[in-house]
Amino acid sequence: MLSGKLKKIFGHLDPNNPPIVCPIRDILSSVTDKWSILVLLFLGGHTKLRFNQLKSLIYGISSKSLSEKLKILEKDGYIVREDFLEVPIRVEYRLTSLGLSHLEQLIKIAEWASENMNTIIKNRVNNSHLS
Amino acid sequence: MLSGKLKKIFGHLDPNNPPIVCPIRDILSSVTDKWSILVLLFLGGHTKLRFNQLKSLIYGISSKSLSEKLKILEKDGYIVREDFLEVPIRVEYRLTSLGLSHLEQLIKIAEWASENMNTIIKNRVNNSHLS
DNA sequence: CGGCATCCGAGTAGATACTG
DNA sequence: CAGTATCTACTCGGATGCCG
Repeated sequence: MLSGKLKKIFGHLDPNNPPIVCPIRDILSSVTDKWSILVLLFLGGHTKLRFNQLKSLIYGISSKSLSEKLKILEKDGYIVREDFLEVPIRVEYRLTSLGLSHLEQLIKIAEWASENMNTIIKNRVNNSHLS
Repeated sequence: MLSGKLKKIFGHLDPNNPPIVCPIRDILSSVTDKWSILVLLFLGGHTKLRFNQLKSLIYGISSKSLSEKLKILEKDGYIVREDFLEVPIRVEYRLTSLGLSHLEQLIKIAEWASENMNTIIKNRVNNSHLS
């Protein structure tokens, strides 16, 4: 039973008195989409990256989505944007200490996903009657 | 530098040869939305829960969204659904061993979010000129 | 180079009502 | 009780084109 931990996480568990700020809904969920996770992982692996480097590494993302995600991550304080005021433009992104600390969790969860993905793919096939 | 870990996670890092299956995009991202995380956390805290119990705990979710998320989690093998074939209907959800192992990561990340949420809320205020 | 503006279609969320 | 059906509103993502 981890109701103790849950209590610590949520503050309390009474649906009739929901917390003002939920750590999952209001803090975490804005950066747990696939693009944000990939941005953070790749920045962790390269210490600093330019916009188009990120865009290449995260194959499939559009400029629009990338710049939106970068803004959210910057606003929450996971990354910093450095504009070198050069021509042509040069901008670099890097993790903050908050971002680095979050990255530790992300790496563990990514490793977990990597180790278990074959199992999950099999589950999807076996459970294709659902959905 | 954690390019070693990244390589282990992604298989390789060459954007010209993207992996067929990306652990983040294709495995993780379907269960990292706020509702799925909350479902898994609450199931972890209660060992088993009925549909409407979950709905009450996860204040704000609709029946429709909850049943959709439950189906995805069941299909990927994180949870099992047990129908007791009683009248009135009784259905219970519980974590599988895969779900339990995933839960360990989730708890750590939830605790991280809980510890850092005040910092992040402050960041959002200070960076409100962005966005 | 590093974006932003615009448009568009697909998917999602929520409210409400209904059912075995 | 545990959902499904339906409808609407809205967001999101991708594509395209442009700009300093």
